[in-house]
Amino acid sequence: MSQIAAIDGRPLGRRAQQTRRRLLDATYDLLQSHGIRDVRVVEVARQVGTSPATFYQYFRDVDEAVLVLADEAAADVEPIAHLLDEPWNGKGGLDAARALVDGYFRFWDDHRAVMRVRNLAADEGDDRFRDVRNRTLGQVTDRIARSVADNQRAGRVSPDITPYSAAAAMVSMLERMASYHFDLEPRGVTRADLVETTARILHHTVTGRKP
Amino acid sequence: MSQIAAIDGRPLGRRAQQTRRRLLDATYDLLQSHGIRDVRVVEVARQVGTSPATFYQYFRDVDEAVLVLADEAAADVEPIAHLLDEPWNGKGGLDAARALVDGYFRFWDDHRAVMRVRNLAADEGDDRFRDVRNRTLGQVTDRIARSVADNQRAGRVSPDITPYSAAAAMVSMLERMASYHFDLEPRGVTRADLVETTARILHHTVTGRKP
DNA sequence: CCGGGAATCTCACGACCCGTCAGATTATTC
DNA sequence: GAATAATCTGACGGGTCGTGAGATTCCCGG
Repeated sequence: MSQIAAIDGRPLGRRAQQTRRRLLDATYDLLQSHGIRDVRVVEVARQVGTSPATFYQYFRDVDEAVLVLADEAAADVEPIAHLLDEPWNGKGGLDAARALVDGYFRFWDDHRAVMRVRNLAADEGDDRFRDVRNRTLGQVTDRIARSVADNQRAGRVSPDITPYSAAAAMVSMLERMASYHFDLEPRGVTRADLVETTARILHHTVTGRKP
Repeated sequence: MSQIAAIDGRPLGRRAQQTRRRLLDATYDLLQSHGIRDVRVVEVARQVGTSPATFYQYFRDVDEAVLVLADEAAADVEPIAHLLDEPWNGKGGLDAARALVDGYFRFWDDHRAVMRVRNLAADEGDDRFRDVRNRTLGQVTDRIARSVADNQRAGRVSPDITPYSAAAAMVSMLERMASYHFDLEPRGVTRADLVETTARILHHTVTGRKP
């Protein structure tokens, strides 16, 4: 993955690594304040106190910088995904579902601007972004699919459901809710309600149980 | 809504309306082939065989043209939303859910590129796009919320669920699944599976029944 | 502590798109 | 078919893009 090297392949010394990191951070900042379409290489450079030409030493374009940020973000999903490693039996199951939903919301709160670009680019067919998305979401999707399959074998989940499809549906729900809960909240729903309800839907879809 | 007028407010004659329509269609086409970030006003104009200055007579920028397209697309959701007007009892309920999911997928297949921009812009805080999204999704969300509330009163849906949150979760699931099913299909899930599974999750969340 | 080679940064440039006029072209009216 | 209104466009200043050649900074051996 993001092997630390300049665009021409040369490995980076200490100074260069610092510059690259500052460029990444500036990209992140500008992404949050302006939308992706208004992030200018010139301004990223300006913010770092360097010149555009420097930017192009490390990244082919703005997207490539965002790709690195998306790749870094993927790591933050790991602890969330591990909430699915234990079966969701009994009372603890619903708690785990709540923690997962809440964790997912937090993850998006931290990486919202980057995730948006990742999803846009992936949806528009950019394979680099598809890969990083698959790698990120896969951590959750695969585990949900496995749990659904387990519960299906135990007769709790309908055999007419496809485990992987259900997992994709749940991740879709999570992603979109996490992405847009702050558009809902001003309209009279609290975050707590959103988390609780989403967690219950998730819990039931995965386990087939009523808590 | 999209009152047909030029940027300076003057109403449009026949020729002007044609030009505007051709510009909208060209915008739609370019949106599909290139991503939003590569849609150049120059090229929209070129495709219509006119000059950039003409484009700016009708739209302040590319976004505004896409906004009109998103507004037009909203109408196509109406028949889908009406599938929620009858309560989802018995066997017909699951069929209605299937039709809704399938309809939603088709809707996205027709308007994918426009919907992507709508969601991006809305997520990035653009109020015009938020409005059109709320107007579009609201048709479905409000009806789902009402159904959930009905079934909740009848004791089939847990009182710990907030109807509006559940509706938002279901619409989120639908949107994202519709938006990215074609990224899943190459990975070994058929569209039929996705529709069936999504429909069952939707059906259960709305009605609280096992079909 | 200093010179020299490697690493890193920047200046300056041609190409292109943006958005806006004033003026040219086309349609409509009488 | 002439006058008037509606519509379109040429041309321009201002900005970003991405690049290569050259300037600057770093760092090591002596």
